[in-house]
Amino acid sequence: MASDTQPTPVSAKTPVTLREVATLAGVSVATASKALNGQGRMTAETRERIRETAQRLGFRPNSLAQSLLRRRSFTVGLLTNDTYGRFSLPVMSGISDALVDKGVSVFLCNVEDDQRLGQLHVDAMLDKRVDGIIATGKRIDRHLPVDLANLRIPVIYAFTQPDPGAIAFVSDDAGGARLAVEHFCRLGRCRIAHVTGPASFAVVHARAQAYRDVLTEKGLPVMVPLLGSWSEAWGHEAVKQLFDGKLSKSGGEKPDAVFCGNDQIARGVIDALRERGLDVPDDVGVIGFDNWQIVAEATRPPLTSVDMNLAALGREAGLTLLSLVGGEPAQPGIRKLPCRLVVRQSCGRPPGG
Amino acid sequence: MASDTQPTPVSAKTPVTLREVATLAGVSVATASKALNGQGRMTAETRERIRETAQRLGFRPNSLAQSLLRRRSFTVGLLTNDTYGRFSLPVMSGISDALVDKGVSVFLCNVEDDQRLGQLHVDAMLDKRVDGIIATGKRIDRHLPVDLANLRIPVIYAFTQPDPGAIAFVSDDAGGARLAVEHFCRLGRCRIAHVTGPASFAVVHARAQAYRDVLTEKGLPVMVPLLGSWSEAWGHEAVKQLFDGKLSKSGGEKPDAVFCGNDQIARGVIDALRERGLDVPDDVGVIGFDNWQIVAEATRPPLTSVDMNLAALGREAGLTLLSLVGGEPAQPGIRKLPCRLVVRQSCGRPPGG
DNA sequence: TCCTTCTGAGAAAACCTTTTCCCAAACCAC
DNA sequence: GTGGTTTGGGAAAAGGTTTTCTCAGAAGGA
Repeated sequence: MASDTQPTPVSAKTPVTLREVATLAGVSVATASKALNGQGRMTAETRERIRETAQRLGFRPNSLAQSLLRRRSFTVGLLTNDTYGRFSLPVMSGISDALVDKGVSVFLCNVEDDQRLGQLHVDAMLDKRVDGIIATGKRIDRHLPVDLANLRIPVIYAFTQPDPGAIAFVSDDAGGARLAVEHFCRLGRCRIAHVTGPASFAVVHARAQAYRDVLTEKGLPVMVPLLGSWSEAWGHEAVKQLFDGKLSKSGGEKPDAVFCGNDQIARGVIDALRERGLDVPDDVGVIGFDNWQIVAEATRPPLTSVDMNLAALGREAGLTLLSLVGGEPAQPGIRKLPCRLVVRQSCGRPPGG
Repeated sequence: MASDTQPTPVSAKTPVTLREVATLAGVSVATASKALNGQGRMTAETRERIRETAQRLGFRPNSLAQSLLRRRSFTVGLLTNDTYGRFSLPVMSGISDALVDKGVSVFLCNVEDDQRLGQLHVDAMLDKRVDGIIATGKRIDRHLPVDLANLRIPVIYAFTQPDPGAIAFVSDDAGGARLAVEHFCRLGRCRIAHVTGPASFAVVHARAQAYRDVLTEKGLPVMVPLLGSWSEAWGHEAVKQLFDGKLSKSGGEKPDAVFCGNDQIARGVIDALRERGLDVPDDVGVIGFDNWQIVAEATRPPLTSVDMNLAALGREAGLTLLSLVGGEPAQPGIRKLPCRLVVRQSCGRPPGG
């Protein structure tokens, strides 16, 4: 039993409609609608009576009916192929953050890498009259297995390969790499190696080029980036290659810093260095990429890493989609969002510090 | 330009309506509707003509209109507080798998641990007339910050604390623990330790009790479970406690197996054992929990771990929700779904094998 | 008193589909 | 030819809301 000091919203089996509110308030549905939406003209008394009645009955307008009429469903679709994604999940989270306050709900569709599944989801969303679609994925240089090119609703790409002429948000990988390498330089490291993933990833080249650029600008020696897999095991193997003198003839030229293409490689590198008796960060500094918190904080010492700000990226994507839905124009093109360096202990401190 | 050997679905600015199809086919909307839905009676020729017209125009019925009429939106809400969740993500994936083929789309709502946000999302979903709601989370013994008790639509709980009298699916943690400990027994290990998370987690007690039960049944010595945090660091620390003789007086009584409460602890344990010169699995076997693939496969050797089958759990939850929506009755209560042991190399092989 | 101008509120159309009921024509048997 | 049945298809209501148009009555001015 509800206390009767409070208005008790009747928990009816079936939702309260505007018609019921109108009847109880002794007005027409038209007037009721206008009263609740602050439209139309009526005495303050009438408006208040209707409001009160609606409140008492716990009236909430049926979104389906509204959407049908307004041709706007306050719903967007989020397409991804990153099922267990540590990349697309922060993106999603950012999107959701940006939209929930505006009353927009998000359909999450995992399309794996399956064309049929993709079409199924897109059709379902179109049928449900989503206001727009955001496509996201697990890497920046692969297209989702769906064709979003000629939809009649706005589409935004976030952390996935866009269609030409579309609007996309991606991380600035080159900028992120610069952040890491420049940080090493500032700390006085001068023999900086780069251990990263397979050549099939565009980001590998972007980051490696930035690595080379920074070192060249500073007049420091450029070592050839070691390409492998995105795994701890490759981190171990790379340390072997770097420190077993196969690459550098003279013993003195071993690296004093390693910039890694992701946090798992960095983890492998750190473990391998420790096993060789090399101290991190005193002998060798290490910086990772992705700032995958659970990995970065578990390494010993905790890993300095480049964060791609994926949540912010998602937020931007969400807001931009909304403005597009609202009819505002937007320049097509790829917008690169800056990364940031999260400094922990694996990179060392400045000489004076 | 589309080839003209194929029917070219006109990419109109505005969606094609049934009325347009009807007009073009020279019939009424009623007849058109019946033709496309296989209802009503008409000549085969008429039906075919209408179908063809619809096909040619690329007609797809407006889900909003259908939902409004049918009082069924083919939409469900998924509530979670596991933003970066490695638990709720597999669950979601299972749910989505189960529902996509039935044309059901899923609203993903991350409510963090915020009541206001939770209410916001629930209200939005209710307004949008979802057919049902699934609640999931990051742990089994915490309730989401929302009240789903007296909704007028079905609610299912999956991997989160249910309201009393509700339907819930959770993992059988005790069963999973048994799997691990019994596996050790089968391999001939007889001094099995248990290193797990904090006492504030219900699963810690469930698994510890199962651990004790199995050992008691087998007549093996029960060591007091070591409770700590869910971290690698605790794995290291626990090895120190186990092998520095503080617990067992005689040197011979050191464990030959460690059953860990999650994979991160197991990772820490394995690393710590190796650093002590103990071989895994020859000297000490290790089994983890969660089967978090990216961790389990990166440990050296790869980690045997208990998998909670979360995707299957999600699938069950999705299917059950659907049958509830369809009006079929279901027993309230908590259903525990079995775990499975994923054997890799950290636990050793049978003596004869 | 008559005409105009507000004012408050209702009727109805619109959004799009489904479904029930109904009707006219055709067909059949007698 | 008549009464009954089948057949093919349409009209209209329903679902819940918003918005435009309309209208009756009151107020104001002459």
